[in-house]
Amino acid sequence: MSNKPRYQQIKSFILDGIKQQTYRPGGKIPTENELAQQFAVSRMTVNKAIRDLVQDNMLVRYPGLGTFVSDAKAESPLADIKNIAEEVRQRGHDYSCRIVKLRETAASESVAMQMGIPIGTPVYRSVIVHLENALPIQLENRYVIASSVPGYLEQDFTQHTPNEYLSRMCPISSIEHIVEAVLPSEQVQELLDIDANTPCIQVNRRTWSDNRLISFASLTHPGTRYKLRSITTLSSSH
Amino acid sequence: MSNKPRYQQIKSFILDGIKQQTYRPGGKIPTENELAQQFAVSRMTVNKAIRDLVQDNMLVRYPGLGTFVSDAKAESPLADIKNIAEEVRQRGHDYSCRIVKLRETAASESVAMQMGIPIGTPVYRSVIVHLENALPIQLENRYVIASSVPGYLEQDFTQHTPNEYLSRMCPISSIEHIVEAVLPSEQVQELLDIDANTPCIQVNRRTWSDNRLISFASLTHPGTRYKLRSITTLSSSH
DNA sequence: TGTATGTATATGTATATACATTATTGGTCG
DNA sequence: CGACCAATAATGTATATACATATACATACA
Repeated sequence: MSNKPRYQQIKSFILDGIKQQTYRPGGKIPTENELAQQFAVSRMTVNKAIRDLVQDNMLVRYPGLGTFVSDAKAESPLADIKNIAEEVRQRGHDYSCRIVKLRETAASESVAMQMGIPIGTPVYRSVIVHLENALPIQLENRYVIASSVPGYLEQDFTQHTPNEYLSRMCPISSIEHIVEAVLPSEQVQELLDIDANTPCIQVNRRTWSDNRLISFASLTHPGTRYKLRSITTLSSSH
Repeated sequence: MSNKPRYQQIKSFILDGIKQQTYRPGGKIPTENELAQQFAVSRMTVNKAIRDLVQDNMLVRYPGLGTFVSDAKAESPLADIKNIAEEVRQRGHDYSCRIVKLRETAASESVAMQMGIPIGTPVYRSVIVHLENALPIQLENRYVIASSVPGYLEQDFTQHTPNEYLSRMCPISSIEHIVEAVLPSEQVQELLDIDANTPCIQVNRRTWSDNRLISFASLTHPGTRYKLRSITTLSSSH
């Protein structure tokens, strides 16, 4: 069957070593020659594997010295809105949430289109209002592919946010954000306790794990109460 | 001197071609063999250059077909609003802009606070409306530290956007975005040709170069006409 | 006419080899 | 003892070559 190319195997070997803490951040991994011998491949093949990982920021190399595991630093832009519970608590405020809806359903046409799945596919849907000091700050309307996350409905989302749970279950490989400004529908007005003229930021977020779409979430914030902040520090070169 | 390695030269050649629009998004670039011949190097050297660019998401390859320029939105989070002129043109639409204000002034209290400078510091202020097919899509209200960018007022911003100019003059090291939803003031309503009930996304952006704050810009988009899109791909492959 | 097959093209992976560059280390000589 | 130099170790770049794989296109055959 699909025998992965050898340089991929070597990448996996190194990544495993990092994950298992065999190779620790800042620590040295074997030299190209050692790995070449271990795997019985040419040095160039090992070089390819390591080059890839360097470009992915997993490793750092110093000529004459060796190859070292990067000090991880997560780097995720828009991480600020990743865990709203944490963020609220960091402000020293009280976090709580109200679960409005949590059940299995079949993908409607619009949901199916957004998620790129056939209409009628089983999905889990959760609607949650997040509160800061008992004041609503975010409405989370989420759809999750049922087959990808079987245990979703059994979670206690007052303890851990859906996002937290999903991140733990399926390591996220890619995130898309589409930000728009909207006026709240009647239902949203009620849930967020705002009036019809309060502009809202709506963040539509799709997350992929291992290149499969896992979840589509629409996060609505009253514009007057909540601001998105992201700082990007550019790494590179010229 | 520092003769760059040849594969770097080839990377630059391709990147230039993309920047100059010689190679367009979706378009094909020369094959490995052609480039190898042009540069009088082995195919493997070209391969290395192209592999790098593929990993940087600049190119896509299909075996048997060729190598193509990605149409992917330049990765950099919120890059979408980096060069609005380019973005509009890439949609195949007509870009134009109207310069509402362009002059030197002294930092007011609120501006000074935003920028962390003493009140009264000389700053340049520009107010520009960006149009797509003659329809206003963004109002740019910008303050620039005068001493850092002396030539600012002399620029012809109908040719190059302020952001473009600033990026060229002082390489940007860090960007902060704060996104909020607002309802437009009367003046904004007029400039963007929208009514009082159109919610707007307002992006407040501060940019640093070499750890010195260079510019503060407030970008207002009608929420119904303009959406911010950002895709974040977390490296880790596996 | 439609299908199968082959061929040219282009990328994907792997190897052996060579030499350059950078940092460490140890040793020699003044 | 210290300064310089050589050897060594490790990565960085470049090449020629080989074979594998995927696609498109043309050609031959039923």
